[in-house]
Amino acid sequence: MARLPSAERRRQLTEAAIRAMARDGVPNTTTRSIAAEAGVSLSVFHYCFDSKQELIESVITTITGHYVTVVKDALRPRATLEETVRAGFQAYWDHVRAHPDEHMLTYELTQYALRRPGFEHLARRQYELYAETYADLIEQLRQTMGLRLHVPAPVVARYLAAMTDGLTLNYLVLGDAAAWNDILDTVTAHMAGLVSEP
Amino acid sequence: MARLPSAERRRQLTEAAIRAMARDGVPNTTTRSIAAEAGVSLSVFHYCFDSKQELIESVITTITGHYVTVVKDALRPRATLEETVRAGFQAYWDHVRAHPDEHMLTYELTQYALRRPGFEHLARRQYELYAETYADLIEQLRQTMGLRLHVPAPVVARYLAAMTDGLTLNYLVLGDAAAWNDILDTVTAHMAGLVSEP
DNA sequence: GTCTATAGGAAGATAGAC
DNA sequence: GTCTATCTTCCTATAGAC
Repeated sequence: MARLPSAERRRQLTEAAIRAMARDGVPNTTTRSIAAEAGVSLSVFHYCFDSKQELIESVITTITGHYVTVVKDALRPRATLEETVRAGFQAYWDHVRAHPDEHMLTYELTQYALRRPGFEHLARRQYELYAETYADLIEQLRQTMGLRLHVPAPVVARYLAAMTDGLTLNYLVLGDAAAWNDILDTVTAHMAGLVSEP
Repeated sequence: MARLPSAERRRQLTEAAIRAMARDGVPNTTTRSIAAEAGVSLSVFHYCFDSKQELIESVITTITGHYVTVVKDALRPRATLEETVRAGFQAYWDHVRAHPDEHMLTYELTQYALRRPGFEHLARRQYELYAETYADLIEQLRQTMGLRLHVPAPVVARYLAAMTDGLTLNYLVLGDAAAWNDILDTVTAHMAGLVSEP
């Protein structure tokens, strides 16, 4: 095996862990399976990370970063307010459908963190970032389109984040039932109503 | 130890497992800890259940039953439509605040089931029941209060279920931030808008 | 139906050669 | 920095006495 600097190996192992966990689930992913996925021996794993928990910390921060980037890109401002909401939600939704396992993983990691003493802050940070991402979008719309809210922006941001989260989980569990397109239409119209003037 | 019929022991062990899992998390709960929580030896566990998976199947169906009962009671019809939505959501929310660990457990069990081959149907059934619970409420309101929807009832039901689910998870992760009451007010108003005539 | 004792295996982490 | 081999611990599940 090539001899790489530790930082690079850590990156490789983190990405391998994300693939393995998305495929097999967090509890089923062992340090051995991660090392195998990365194509290195178990000892290399422990050379780069003191413990499995240290790796998982790296996984959570990395995947949360991925996720926020995806959402930020999907929800970028467009020509009109309605178009922003409709196209943004559609783009986000296309990503969920294309990568369901990765999205499932974000939920698993949240719960892993909440159940591991000393890791709760990682779960909280994850959900704070979701809300902040929506808050940024709202602020952009406020400035560029003169959006006015009848509810404080942080309230709307957290609500939209929670709603998106719930819809995503619902889809991941129940799958693409016949009614799903109707639900998305309803949600989109609903969201548009929430961020536009009454 | 008293000699009890198997069915009764199974009930005791299932309840003990729910307590242990709500306290320690699903992956941290072992057959040993469940037996200890129930006050019996490990062999009694394996006398009543062939395997840990068989117990978890019992846990999922039991806790989903609990949960649906809670939601159904919270969301029962009241004098007016607005009161039904407001009081119903408030009652549900009081339960979440009073028993956060149990609610957290429902999410963990969903993911456990989705990751265990042959158990996916338990997760789906869980979420189908959530949607059915809302559908029943809508049907009741339609009959007793002449409610009319501008969107098909199953669509609204699934949407409300997903929204409640997302808000609950958001609360469980981020806790009772100062803004939470405002969010609930927004949600309540929003829900009322969704089920009333335009 | 319940117990003590243990088989059998898999996981996280380490030792020491190269 | 990477490897093979191993230690230690903890789990699920079973055997067999009472």
